[in-house]
Amino acid sequence: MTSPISYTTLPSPVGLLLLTASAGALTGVWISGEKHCPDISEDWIRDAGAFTEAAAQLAGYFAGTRHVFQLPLQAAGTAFQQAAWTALQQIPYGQTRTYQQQAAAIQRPAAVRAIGTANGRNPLSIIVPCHRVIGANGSLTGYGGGLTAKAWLLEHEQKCKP
Amino acid sequence: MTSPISYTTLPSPVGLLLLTASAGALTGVWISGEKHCPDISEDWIRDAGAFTEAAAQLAGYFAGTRHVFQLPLQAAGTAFQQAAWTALQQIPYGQTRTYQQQAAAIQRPAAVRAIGTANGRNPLSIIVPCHRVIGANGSLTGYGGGLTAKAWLLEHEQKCKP
DNA sequence: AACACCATGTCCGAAAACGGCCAGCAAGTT
DNA sequence: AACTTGCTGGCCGTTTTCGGACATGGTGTT
Repeated sequence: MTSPISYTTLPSPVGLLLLTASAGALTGVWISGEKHCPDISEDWIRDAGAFTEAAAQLAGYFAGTRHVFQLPLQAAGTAFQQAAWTALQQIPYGQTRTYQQQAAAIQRPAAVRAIGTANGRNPLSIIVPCHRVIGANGSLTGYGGGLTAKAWLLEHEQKCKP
Repeated sequence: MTSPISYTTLPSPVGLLLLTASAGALTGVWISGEKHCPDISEDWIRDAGAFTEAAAQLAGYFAGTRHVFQLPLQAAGTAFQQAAWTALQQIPYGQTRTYQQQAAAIQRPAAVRAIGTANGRNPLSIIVPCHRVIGANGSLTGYGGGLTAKAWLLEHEQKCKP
């Protein structure tokens, strides 16, 4: 028996967001239409009240005032994915890294391509900034939520950089 | 491990000159602001003492007394460029050739245009007289250091011709 | 256990673009 | 008719750009 899953949706400049939480921790943030975005299950409980803090911080991010998220997170994934996502959180607001650099950061310099797929599975869009990773030649290469969204986020951070 | 590069700068009637040398040979003379003039690198060593002879001969040239340079030279370039630059050194002081004639001189009569770009890459301005090559119709056509400089040099040589 | 996916990066060869040109031709001036 | 101007196309080595072929390491699927 696991603890119940609550969810809510939230409009944003990059599209509707789907948020999920469990046991008091945020477990997912997807841009609607995103590649691996789960379908809303019958078992889930719509509960906007459980997301007031997350919603506030996201609002701050989109307003350009908040540059760091401070929330209890709980991302499910393999050991490699955990490592990859942890590395993502080290990338400061407004900066970018290449897949190569991220791979090196977790001591797997050759696992460049695996990093790409791991980032694609990141369940916490925006909060865990997988959008700050781009190709070695400067191209955006890809994003679960669509390249338009990725470009928007990067440009937004550029404009609101401290 | 290559031998270190020393450099110095030198005022002249056509603008500030940048001189470089390596292994006892002059490797570059550029008019400041010239098209392919390299930036001064951190690795280079400023050493005016290494250029006393070159500076003296250049002074003589600008004074109108020296018509031939006698210095150890070392110009880096492709085989074609080497050939082109060697041909340049055959052009006597105070005379001019057309790009066409220069191309013919190295047995590539059709490579007229390539000669133009090769001359543009000549790293030894003034010493290797790429300024003595002009268009078939008598126009100056072009010069890395600016057409004004080219005109000045040609006129200067005309005045001080033996 | 084998296999096919990929939000990559590097390398190498081919193709195209770029010049410090020149001759030929077409119009416009004397 | 001669003499300008201006454009056009071909010339050739170098540089830049582009595209395809690999190697790569986890995942999810068979």
